[in-house]
Formats: sequence, structure tokens, C-alpha cells
Amino acid sequence: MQGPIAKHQPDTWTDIVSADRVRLRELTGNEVLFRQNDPVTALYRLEAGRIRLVRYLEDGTTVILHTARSGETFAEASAFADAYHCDAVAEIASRVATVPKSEFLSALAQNPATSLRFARLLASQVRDLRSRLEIRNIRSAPERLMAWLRLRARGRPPTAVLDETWSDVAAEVGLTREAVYRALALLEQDGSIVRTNGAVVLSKRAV
Amino acid sequence: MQGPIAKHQPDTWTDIVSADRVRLRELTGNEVLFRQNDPVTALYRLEAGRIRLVRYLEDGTTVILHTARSGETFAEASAFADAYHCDAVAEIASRVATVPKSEFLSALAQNPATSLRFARLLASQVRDLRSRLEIRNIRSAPERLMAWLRLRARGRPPTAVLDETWSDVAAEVGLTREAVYRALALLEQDGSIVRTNGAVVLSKRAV
DNA sequence: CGAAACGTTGACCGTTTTCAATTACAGTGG
DNA sequence: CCACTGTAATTGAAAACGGTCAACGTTTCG
Repeated sequence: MQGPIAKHQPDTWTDIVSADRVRLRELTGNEVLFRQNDPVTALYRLEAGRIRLVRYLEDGTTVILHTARSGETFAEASAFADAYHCDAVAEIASRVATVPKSEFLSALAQNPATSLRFARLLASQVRDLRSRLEIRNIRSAPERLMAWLRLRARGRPPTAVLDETWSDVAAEVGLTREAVYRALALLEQDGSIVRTNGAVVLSKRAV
Repeated sequence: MQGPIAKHQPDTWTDIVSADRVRLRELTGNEVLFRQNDPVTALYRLEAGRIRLVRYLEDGTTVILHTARSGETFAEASAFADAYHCDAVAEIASRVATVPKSEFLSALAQNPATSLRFARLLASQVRDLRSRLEIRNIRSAPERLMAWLRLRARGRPPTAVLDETWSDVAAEVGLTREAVYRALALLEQDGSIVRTNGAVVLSKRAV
């Protein structure tokens, strides 16, 4: 596995089916993409916007299973199911690429290497998600942010290049943006990092 | 997908290779299973104990990528890599089932359905991990715990059966055990849950 | 050009973490 | 069979940390 471990744009498997079978669909805020128990017709990649996956319980309460963000694929597991196991609702106006399930499955069946590729992408997703979870086990905001930066960093000295806003980073590490700014200030003060435009250089200095 | 969504014991792909090629290996505390850049010889399932996956940075600092717990598989992504991308060290005495990489890959190559099965298991892992991450976005301890219980709950009335200790639950939801006990007390007080031996019954009453 | 989102910092408050202490067991070995 | 040890379950009190609210300059973009 040559590529970086924590990728900004996750790899996608949607190009496994020929591009002309992928349809784009626009959703308005609150529009429903699919509902729990609907037969699975397609898998998706979110091009823009934000989609919430919600599960309903027997007693009428709900749990948010996931909030898909721009660039993410979702409902992968549905490829192996007959019906969706949750609702998908656009939080804001969104655009999704829809990959017909049947096309996808037949593409996998036709070419064994394709299944492997799908598995490889999922495996790297698992790796990435596990590390995100691990980062959230760190309670201290500065340390958590530092760990996140370390994961992002490449080269010598380790440098994290940012293609997203700090607010986005805050959401990813599970802090408010204010907490992130304060953490940044602290880390910069004690010399752990140096901020340059659009990138952060890490200096050795284990907290 | 018929099975429960959040499984306690994750499904495993290790039985894809015939059982007699799977070797058990015992590790003492702090023993190293593999090191970053070692050629990938095997994939693993942790039978007992705890294994930490650690990544080293250019400047000598480290990041914990994941802490594998009993029953979990790990290093799946290594199946597609030449070398491990992190160290694996036993935190405590542990037992791992080792699946030879070559055996595994040839099993996948021989039978296309096997690759699909591997992909299916990975996809459900992704689903599970995403929901765990989502739960951690809930700041309030009682609400977070409640969301976790809802995910676990089955049947009518929704009931969560516990096969782990509350301390384990605390680690999973990212709280201290004290915070979990207090959250439990609150939820029980306001009638959201009823605790019986080894199980929790949820009552409707959205917080 | 104006609105919206981003970046940043201060102050205060609430919740969770920490530290501490106690009870309840379950397993162990004498 | 029981004292003994270690872990789980609980609860209390104090401290610390991050969330929330507020304010303001700056950048972005239609």
C-alpha cells in the first residue's frame, strides 16, 4: 500500500462500473434518498452536500448512524443486502452519484480482480476509521489535535498540508472550532508546531 | 443483510483459509508481533489480549493507530501491501490466530465468491465503525450512552443485552467508567431505561 | 458590495475527568 | 470452607477542561 494512510478524499470504488451507468442526482435539503426497507437499487457517492443515515427503532426513536460528507461513498454494505437498513436524508442540498447495484454486482462477478479492488478500498477505509476512532480516545484537545496532525504529516520535517478549513478539522477530530483554535495556539506557543499558510510543520517535542 | 448491525463479536474472514493453515501464537506483554516495513507474511485475528498498532513518524514520535481487542481481526489492509505500515505490539499477554497471507490471497483468487465475502465483511465493519464514530459526536454522556444502547437494542421493547462489563462499554463509547455509571443513574432516574441483570430495557422517552 | 463563512480570542459555566473511598463479588489457595 | 486478592460497580467532592456565547476582524463569493 503505497499511498498515504489517512487520505483526505477517500478512494472510491464507484468507477468500477462504467462511467456512463453512473447517474447524478440532485437532492434538496431534507429530501429523502432512500428509506429503511426500500429494496436496494443503488450504491452512492456523495459529490457535494451532506447526507444523514438514520436508523429507526421499534419504539419510534432514531439513531444517526453516519453523516456522509462530500467525497464519501456510502451504503456500501447495501450491495450485499436486499433492503436498506436505514434512511438516507439530505441535510442540505446535495448531489450524489448513484451506482446501480445490479451493474455493480455484475461488474464484480465478471472480473475477480474487481472484487479484490473493492475489498482493498474497504480495507483501507477500515484502517482509516479505526485510526480516527483511536484519536478520539485522546481526551486533551491539544494532544488530540497533535495526534491528528501527526497522522496527516508527511516528509521531513513532518508537515501536514491542509486542504480543508479548521472548522472541518474540528468536526473530524470531534471538537468545536474554538477548542481547535485554542489548541493550535497552545501547540504553537510551546513550539510543537509552526503554522505557515495552509500547512503545519511539526517539531519534535513529545507532549 | 439479515444479522444485527452492531455486533459484539465482529464477523471474521479468517475462516476463508482452511483451519489447519491458521496457527495460534502466544505473545507476552510488550512482545512485538510485527514491525513497520517488515514484509507482510500474515493477517491476524486476536483471540485474547490486546494489541496496539503504532505508527512511527520521521521525527521519532509515534501515533497509536488502533488498539485491537479480543475477537477483532486486524492488518486486513496488509493483505494488499508488501510491508506492514505500523508496529503491532501486545499490550498484555495475548493470543493471535495468524492467517498466512499467501494462503489467504490464493483462496480469494481461487474462488470469486470468497472475495465477495471478504468484501461483505469489510463493508459491515465500515458500517459499524462509522456508527461508533457518529456516537462520539454526541457530547452529553447520558445521551451518548443512550444512543449506544439504542444501537444495541433488539426487540420490543428495545432491550440491550450486555456481554461485557460497563468498563468495557465506557471504553467503547469514549467515556470514563464513572461517567458511564453516572449516566446510567440519570437515565434510570428519568425512566429512560430499566436495568435488569445483564440487560437494559429502553423505554420511549426521547431526551 | 454585502452577506456568509472563516479565523481568533475572551469570559463564564457546566460536565466530565480525576482522585478517593466503599461495597460486592468471584476466584484461589491454604 | 474461609480469609485473601483483584476486579467490577458505585458514589462523592474538587479540579480542569472544553463547550457555549459573544464580539470582531478578515476573507470569500455570488
